[in-house]
Amino acid sequence: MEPNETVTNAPAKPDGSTVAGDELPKQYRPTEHEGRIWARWIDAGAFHADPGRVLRGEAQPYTILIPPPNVTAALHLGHALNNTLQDILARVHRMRGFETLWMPGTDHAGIATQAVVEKRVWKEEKKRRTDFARDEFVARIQAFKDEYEATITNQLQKMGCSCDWARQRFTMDPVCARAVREAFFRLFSDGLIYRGKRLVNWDPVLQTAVADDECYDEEVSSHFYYLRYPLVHAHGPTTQREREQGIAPPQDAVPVTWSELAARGYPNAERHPAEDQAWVTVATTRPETYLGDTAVAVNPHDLRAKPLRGLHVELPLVGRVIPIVEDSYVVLPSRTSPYHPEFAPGQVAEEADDGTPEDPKAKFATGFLKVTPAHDPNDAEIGHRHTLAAINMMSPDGRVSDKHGLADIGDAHILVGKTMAEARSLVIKEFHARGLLEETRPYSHSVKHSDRSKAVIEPYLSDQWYVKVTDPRLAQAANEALVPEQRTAAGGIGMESASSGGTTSNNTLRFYPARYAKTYEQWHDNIRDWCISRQLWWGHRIPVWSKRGVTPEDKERLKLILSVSYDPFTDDSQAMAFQCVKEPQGTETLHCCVRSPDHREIGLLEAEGFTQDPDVLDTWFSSALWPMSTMGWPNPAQAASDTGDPSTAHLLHAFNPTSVLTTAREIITLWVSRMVMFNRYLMPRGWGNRTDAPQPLEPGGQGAGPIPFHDVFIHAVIQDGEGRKMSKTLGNGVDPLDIIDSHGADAMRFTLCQMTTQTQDVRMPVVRDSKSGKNTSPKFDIGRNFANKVWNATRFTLGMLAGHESPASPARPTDLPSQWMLSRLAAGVEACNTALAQYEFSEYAQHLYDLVWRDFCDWYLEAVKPTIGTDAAQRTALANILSSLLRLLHPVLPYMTEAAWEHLGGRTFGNVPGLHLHAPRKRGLLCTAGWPVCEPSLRDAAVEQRFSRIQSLVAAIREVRAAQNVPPKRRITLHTPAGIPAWPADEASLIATFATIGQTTEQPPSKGGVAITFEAQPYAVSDLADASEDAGEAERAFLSKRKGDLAKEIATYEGRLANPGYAQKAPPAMVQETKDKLAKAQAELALVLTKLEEHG
RNA sequence: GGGCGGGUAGCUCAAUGGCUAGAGCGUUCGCUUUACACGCGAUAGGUUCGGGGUUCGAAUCCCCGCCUGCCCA
Repeated sequence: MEPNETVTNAPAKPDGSTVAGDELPKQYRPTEHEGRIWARWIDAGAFHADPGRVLRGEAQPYTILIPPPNVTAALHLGHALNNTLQDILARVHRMRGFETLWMPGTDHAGIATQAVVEKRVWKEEKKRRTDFARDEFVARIQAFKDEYEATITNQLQKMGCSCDWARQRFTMDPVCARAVREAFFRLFSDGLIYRGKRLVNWDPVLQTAVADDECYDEEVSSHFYYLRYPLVHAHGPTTQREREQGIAPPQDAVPVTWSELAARGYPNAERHPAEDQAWVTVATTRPETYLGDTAVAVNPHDLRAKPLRGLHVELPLVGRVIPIVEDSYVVLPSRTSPYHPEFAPGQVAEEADDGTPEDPKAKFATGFLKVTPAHDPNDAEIGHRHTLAAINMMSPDGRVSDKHGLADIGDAHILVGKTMAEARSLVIKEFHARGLLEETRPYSHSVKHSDRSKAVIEPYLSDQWYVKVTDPRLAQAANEALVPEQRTAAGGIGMESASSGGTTSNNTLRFYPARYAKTYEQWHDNIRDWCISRQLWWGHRIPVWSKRGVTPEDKERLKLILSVSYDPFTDDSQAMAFQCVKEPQGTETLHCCVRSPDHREIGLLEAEGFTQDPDVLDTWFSSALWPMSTMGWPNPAQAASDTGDPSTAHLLHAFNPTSVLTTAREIITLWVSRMVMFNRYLMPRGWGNRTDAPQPLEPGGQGAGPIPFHDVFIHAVIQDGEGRKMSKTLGNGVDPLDIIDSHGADAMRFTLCQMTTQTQDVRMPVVRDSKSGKNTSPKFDIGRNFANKVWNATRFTLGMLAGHESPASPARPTDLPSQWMLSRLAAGVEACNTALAQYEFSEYAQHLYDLVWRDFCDWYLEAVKPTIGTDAAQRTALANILSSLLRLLHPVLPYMTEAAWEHLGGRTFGNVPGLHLHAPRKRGLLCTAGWPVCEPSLRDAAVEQRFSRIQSLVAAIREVRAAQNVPPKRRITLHTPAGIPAWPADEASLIATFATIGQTTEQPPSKGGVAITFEAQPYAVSDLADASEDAGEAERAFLSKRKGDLAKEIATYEGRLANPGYAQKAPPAMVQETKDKLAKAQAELALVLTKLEEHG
């Protein structure tokens, strides 16, 4: 494939010569490397996953599916975080030898994308969607999608994402479309997709139903209107089932008078003229919807409820007679309100004396609620409880209509054709004219608006397709996928136990952090059926052809036409599925789902007057299939031919179930849940034990199928410094490409990784760069500085090693620093492994930081400087340690480490026993090299103890040097106590190196010495300055500070030991430890005090 | 209304119930030490939100409250 392979694992110089360390620039400049490195990775096919290796048993699979970004916009910092984490996981596992597939792709994001394109077309051409043919407009969106898909792909690649780019998918491409079609067909056939009338969030501008997450609440100043509904007696059925026919016709409505109400015990009725018609007052913010009222509700605890029992009201103008129902949802009016049943005129308004906080609405409530089930979700609930009719009074464009369910409009026909806003004014005017408008009060409340059009959302009753996710084979199966220890509820008979031979591999779904399992579980416990219709043009068109008013003759004829090959109504055919829906009036509508877009039956159906549903599917429907569709379900062979890549045929088999899904928490309900439900329903049972690919018509697991992934990692959300979400509106977002430009991809990645703790939010202070005008954050300096540090450590190491290639025989270092560093390395590798296994990314970053910066750079490199030139074993150790560090760092700093590797990677210095570093698998690239494996023998507690003792003494000496302003280069004299074991020579020389000691002696200083205490022993330093200045001040400062620290320490220990319960109940070892520490501290304090006394 | 987080140094965050509560950035001081000033060495900085409780021992566990954020309804 790639003929001119010049670079294998040798330094990357065109002439093939060795690049010496000192030729590296002293700063790591990302722009000089990222492009080249990326090209090398891609040319080598380093990220291309081969299912064959998995199927032949040569490697274990590791799979990540990218949460497909919306093609609506460029990626933001949240995406950068999410994809950085995925890339770290992918790279780590690739290095560990897993055959790693990170499947990339994008999401068509139905409403979001269409809205953006509509806006753009309007801005540029002053044309609306409806000015185009459907196909024409969809083509426009397609072009937009191509543009943004390219943008997104570019962003991910710039970030260094090691996706298998040759396999990139799109939720609407032919491979994914086939999965959507098949999934819909199966669910439809099984009765899990049905047609239902429900209240939806209706956007009257886009004329589509929108999901809750496509809406926002906005505070709107509006009014409460107080409308009087006259009371009547009605005869005949008004609260029974006949309402299902839509309307309860007026039944001899006879006015109810105030005197009658008074007789029924209605409070304050006597204040009204006895023979006038009585009324009840409803308070509403949306008076125009009264055309759809089907009841007035009153709280059963309201004193007025009983006297009103059995009475009705007559809707003004409309003339509809509707019942009064009792429902405890109704808010009782505030005690201080004139609408309170016991309110007395002239009474002074009092504070509610019971101190219980009131529902703020109580101030505005009258105790009577108009019930409009077709236009309000709460009213719909009340309507459901009292079997009220739902009368729709609005057309899809948001105007009053008598053609969409409202049949008894009466004198209110003057409202027909008005917008809801116009209707509101008109209704108020008409009520006012009739003396039925009691009052108007200003009121501010939050109103749902559409994200896309900004229009006010109308709750709207409409025909929609639903997935019956409440079926146990979906929701319950999703909960049962959880690992047992993350289940909170034991309730219900599980599918696993119900289905014979349930495999335990089906309940291995595990959330990280574990608390999110609860969110997931509760979602399914309270789940509602899922509305999947969207009145859009951009998306997967619903594959249902329908005909209204189908007669028995039609059916017969259809049977005849379609029965060329089978009987569509009786045959268990796989090509079509039917649902027959009978409307209340008796009209039958026949819905036919056609399985394949190629079926000739479509032509026949259309010739019979069937038309395809104009709607498209909710975007999440196709997203829910992502683990399957991207790998070719239901027909991998066909997918292979679609993609032109034969290996596609084996993806599903080799890589599903996937390993981990990395995503944000709001996606748990929208996406994670649905993927689990669909995968378990549609993928065959026993999948994990299979040795063959699924067959196109193979039945699904019906809820007992496999899970789509084993782990779900929910990462934190990045907020700005004030704890606000980053958003375009606030202008506080940070563009990943800006950071890559200014700091480099690695710096961004490291910073994001280091921020990712297990909490739900993390903060990133955002500042505007005055020069570029772009948002950035000082946090990214951390990553940039770290990458630069590693670069320089490499640079230095290469300089040390230059010209010293060693023989390849294993060599165990004999020097203390190398033994110490190898021990630290082994501990670091283990810590990184543990952190990564738990998805604790900040831990991983922190361990790397400490290991590289603190241990390796601050101590190890400094320690070996004097000897590295002459000690071959030490050089071997250094080379191996650096190689290990670059490997450990690679997943988070891929570009920088690969660039450093170009200089180090191919050089041989011999191995270190116990440290296993496998060579790269592809073209000498670090990204395919082995993850470090350390044998336990590398750990050496005694060595670490020895070294840490040196570090402590060095710190004490440096403290004095700094306090004394000793020039850094000046070599001072260290006086060690006589009469105790002397420091071994190698340790003493390390101390000399770190603390810049000229000579070490057991003689006390003759003059100008500064006493220090170490391990309760008297040490001193001298020759701090040329002149024999008085060092007394420095010494006093040192000793005073020490005295304070020791006193505090001693107080702590004494307090602990003075507690009688401590000695009795605490572990003896701990008590002894405290005693030892106390003794040591006391001894040192005594020494300090003696020295201080010498100062007088 | 139900559920889930967070509150620790000026800022961003750590801390299996037990080490004098730690890092980074920022502060202050000193260093052009020949890998790195994107650096090196040192320094100050804390009522762990408040109040109770459990415990020999609480930042950590329990209860109450306050502040703050998110998800679901």
